[in-house]
Amino acid sequence: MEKNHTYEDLCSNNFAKKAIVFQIIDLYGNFSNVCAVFALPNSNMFSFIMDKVREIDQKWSVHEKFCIIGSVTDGEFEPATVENFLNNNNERKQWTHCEGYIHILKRLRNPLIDSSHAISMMGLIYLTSKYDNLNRKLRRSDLIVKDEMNVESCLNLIKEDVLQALQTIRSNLKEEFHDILPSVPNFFNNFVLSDSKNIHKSGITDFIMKDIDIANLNKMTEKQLNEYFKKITIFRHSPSKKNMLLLILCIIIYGILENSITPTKLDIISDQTLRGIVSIYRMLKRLWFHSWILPEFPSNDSIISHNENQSNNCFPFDNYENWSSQQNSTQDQTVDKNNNDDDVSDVGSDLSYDSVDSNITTISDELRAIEAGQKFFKLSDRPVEDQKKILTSAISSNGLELIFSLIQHKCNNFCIYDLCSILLKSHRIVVIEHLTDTQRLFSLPKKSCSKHYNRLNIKYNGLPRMPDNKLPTQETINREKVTQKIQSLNHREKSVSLRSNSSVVIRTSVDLIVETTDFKVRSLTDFYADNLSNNSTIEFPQFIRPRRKIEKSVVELTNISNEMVLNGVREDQAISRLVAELPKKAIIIAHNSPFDKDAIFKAYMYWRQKKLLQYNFKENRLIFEDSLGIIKQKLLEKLENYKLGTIFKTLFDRDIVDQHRAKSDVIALKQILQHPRILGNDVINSVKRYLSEITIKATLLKILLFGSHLCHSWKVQH
DNA sequence: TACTTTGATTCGTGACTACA
DNA sequence: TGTAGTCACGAATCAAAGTA
Repeated sequence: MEKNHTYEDLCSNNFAKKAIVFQIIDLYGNFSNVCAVFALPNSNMFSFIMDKVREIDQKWSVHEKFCIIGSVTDGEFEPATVENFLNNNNERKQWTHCEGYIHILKRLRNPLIDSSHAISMMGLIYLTSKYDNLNRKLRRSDLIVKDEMNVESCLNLIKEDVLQALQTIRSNLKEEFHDILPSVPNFFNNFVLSDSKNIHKSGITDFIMKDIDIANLNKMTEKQLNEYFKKITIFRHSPSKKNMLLLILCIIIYGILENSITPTKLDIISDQTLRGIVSIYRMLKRLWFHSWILPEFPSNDSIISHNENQSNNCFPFDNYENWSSQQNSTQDQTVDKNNNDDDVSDVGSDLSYDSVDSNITTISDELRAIEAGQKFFKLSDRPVEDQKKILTSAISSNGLELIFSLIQHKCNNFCIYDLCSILLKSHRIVVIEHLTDTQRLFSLPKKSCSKHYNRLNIKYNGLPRMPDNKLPTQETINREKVTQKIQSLNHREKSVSLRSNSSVVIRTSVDLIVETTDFKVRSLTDFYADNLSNNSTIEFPQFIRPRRKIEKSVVELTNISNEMVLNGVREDQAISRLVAELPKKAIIIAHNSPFDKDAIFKAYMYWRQKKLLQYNFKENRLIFEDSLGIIKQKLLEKLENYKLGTIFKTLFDRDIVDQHRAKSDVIALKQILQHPRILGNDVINSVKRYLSEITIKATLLKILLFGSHLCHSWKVQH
């Protein structure tokens, strides 16, 4: 027998290319011992598989009742090939290949919910065999894996706390699962998934099929690849009749929906997420009708206190009205607080809108409305085709996956079970009809919402910002006027930024760098700014004394130690001077400028709260532009990375002297920006022109989206 | 004609990468 | 260690093109 490969072997880039999972299932159906191995090496795949099969055989051979019934993958290779191989080698007479359950569920979701068939395990199998998409032409994505989310979802499902929680569920409604539940951990203990990074980085699968020209795949363009794949057809088998994974998933969902856990406040969830929940609910309701899994919708008298640890057979949907009203008042306070802020947060930020809460509802309300037929549809009232259409659009994307991904994004160290209980008990939902792209204001928020909200130019205050009735329609946009306006701006060659509601003409460019204590607090230790328009500078004779200690790693990186800054200028004084001396309207250029901007404003806000600042930023209109982006776009050659040091070295063939000192870095950046290989000699005008281009483009986009009323807020100064 | 397939578009995502 | 920006891509959707 060949060498036994380790997990690490299999994950290494030059070895494992795909995951393959064997299920070994007890023939008597006890499911008490399930073993899974994996890995699809890029060479001699089948001999490897057979090694593993033999290994498993040896391990379990004492139990005659065990046999290997097949494999589970995400569908990359032709199962018949495996089957033929096994049969030809007289190793196995029967082999069932199926896709991983996540993939199955993905494909099954809509048919499952839409189906008029009774839903049972057999029903599922029937559906999978009928579903056309299981037999289709090969797609490029079948070969090039982009399945991190799926892998992550699997990993979330096998968390121990999920399984432990599941075992605590007892109900006479699901007697038939009680024999299975205790064995679930055994199953998962032996279930190995390949590491997503290694799968991801493996690139094109070393596909063992005679008619695929593997050697040339890497050389093909995307277009050629697509053409090539069109010629190849793959066929997939239906899932195993004893698809444990699917079964367990359903058990998990059942557990999620049945049990209650102390509510915890989470952020609002989106329409997409709601639809995910609804899709699960619908699925379960159907399953319930067919006595397979038996959730119940709560009656009015089943209201329970969310402080009590309940374990009954009702959905605890009704117990958070109080919570909801409490949150309303809390929310209002938060909004007020935000509104009282001065306009520092507007500097460099985008448009903001009033919040609206007229369409806030709860999961409970939503589900009741669905139950009552007020939402979506009533089965009996509409023709089948209508039902299908409505359901498909209502469920929208990634219903189930959304729930899984919520775990990752919303909760650290959370299991699905906890999470969904909380979702059901303590969420408010902002329902935004999933209709058009312009109306879709936000979607699944991450644990930290700021990224998503910033992306979508939404000022986060806990609620969506644009009421539907205020959203301009396409008809309200006077394209001609907009075009004329932009042309006139271009003609004047002004650098106009519309990043805040009132636009400004920027006549000054400043190149600045800050050094800070760490990534989190970002207290200043060193500052230097060079006004590129008049060659004046802002610098301090010593370091700045930060409001916290410099982290060890930062000391090592910058060679600025805590001793060195001890006698420096106080940070509040430094900030006061910055505010006073920085131009009121300027383009600030810095390398990875969000960092510098954040550090300055963090310090500003800190000392403003302490009331130790003589000046404030209220009148300033500072637009931070990132030299990183400019250089990346304008540099003639591609670099391995775009760190300041790397760029400098590339252009000048030497290191920056005293790198990580603010003055040195600013001078270096200035030299870089003036280098002919990037922009030409006239850095200020070039940058201005560049900025002008991108802000105009961004502005046009916004106007097209939000309507011509923006034109009125343009106050171009001459 | 009735259907299936294809292409374009948009959103949301993870990975990656800058900064101290 | 936190944050924000870019990139590529999957899924959903719809309309146009293709096909029996």
